[in-house]
Amino acid sequence: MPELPEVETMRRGIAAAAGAVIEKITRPPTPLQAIIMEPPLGSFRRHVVGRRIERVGRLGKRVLLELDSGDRIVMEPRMTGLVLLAAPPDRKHLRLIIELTGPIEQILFWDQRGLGVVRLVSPTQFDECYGPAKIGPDALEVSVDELRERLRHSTRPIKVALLDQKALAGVGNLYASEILHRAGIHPARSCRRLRKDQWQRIHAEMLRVLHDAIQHQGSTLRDGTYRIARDVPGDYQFNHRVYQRHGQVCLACGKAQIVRIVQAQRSTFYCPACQRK
DNA sequence: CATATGTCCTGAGAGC
DNA sequence: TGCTCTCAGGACATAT
Repeated sequence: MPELPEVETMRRGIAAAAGAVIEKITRPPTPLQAIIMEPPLGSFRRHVVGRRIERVGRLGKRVLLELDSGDRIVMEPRMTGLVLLAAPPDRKHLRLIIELTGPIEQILFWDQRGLGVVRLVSPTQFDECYGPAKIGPDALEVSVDELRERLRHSTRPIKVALLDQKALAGVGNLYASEILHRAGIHPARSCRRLRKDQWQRIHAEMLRVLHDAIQHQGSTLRDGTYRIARDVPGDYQFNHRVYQRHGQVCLACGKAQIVRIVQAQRSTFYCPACQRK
C-alpha cells in the first residue's frame, strides 16, 4: 500500500522523464479489470500525445506528470499500484504503458488489484479535484503549528485523523502506527485531548519516520507487491517497530507485547506500555 | 458540519 | 486436492 515514502520513491524513479515527449499510450490486453482512466483512453491519447513532460511531481500519495499544455496526468497507485520505468513484477498486471522520446523510453503503470486510477486533468479540474480544499498540506512540508491547528478540534482518534488526506497528505495506515509509537502517543487518543508537546512529538516523529523510509525506498509488506523494479523491494519494513508485529515483544521497552486493534475498519498496532491512553 | 460506513479489486491463506 | 470464504486497505460516494 503505497504511502508517501513509496510514492516519493516512484516519483524519483521516473524523475528522468522530465523533458521527454509522449509518443504513444497503450493498455495491454488483460483478462483483468482495467484500471480507471479518465477521460477514456481514446480521448486521453488525443490530449497527451505530442506533449512534453515538464516536471515529475508528487501530491500526497499520487505521482504527477505536468505537461507543457498545462494539463497534468495524475497517477494514483492506491493499494497495489506501481509507477515504474521498466521491469514490472509481471506482465499480467501491467495496466498502462506511456511511451516517450527523450531521456527515457517509457513509464509503466502496474497494478495487481486494479484499484489504481490514472486521470488527465486541466488546471481548472486540478484545482477542483486536488486543490487545497481537497488535499491537505504535504506531510513533509507542514509545520507543527499548522498540523495542530488542522486537527486539534477534531473528536476523532489521532490515528484516524492522521489518515485523513484532507487534513494531511501522504500518511497512510502503516506509517500512522509507526509515527504514533515513536511519539509515545496512544492511537485511540482524541485529537482534542492532545497537549502541545504531544503535537510536537507527533510532528517530529512523522518527519523522521517518513524521511527514513524514503532513504530505505519504502516498505515492502508480506504481500510483496511494492517494489522499485522486478526484484528490488524497499527495505524500511526491517525498521518497523509495530506494524504487523502484534504478539511480538516491543522493540522499544522490551517488555510489553504489540497489540492489534481495529479503528475505522483498519488495523492499528501499538505498544500498550509505551503508548498509554 | 463532522464523522461513519459501504464499495471497488485480486490473491493469499484458512477451513472443511 | 480443491472448493468456498474472509481478509487486506486508499479514496471516494453515500448515510447518519
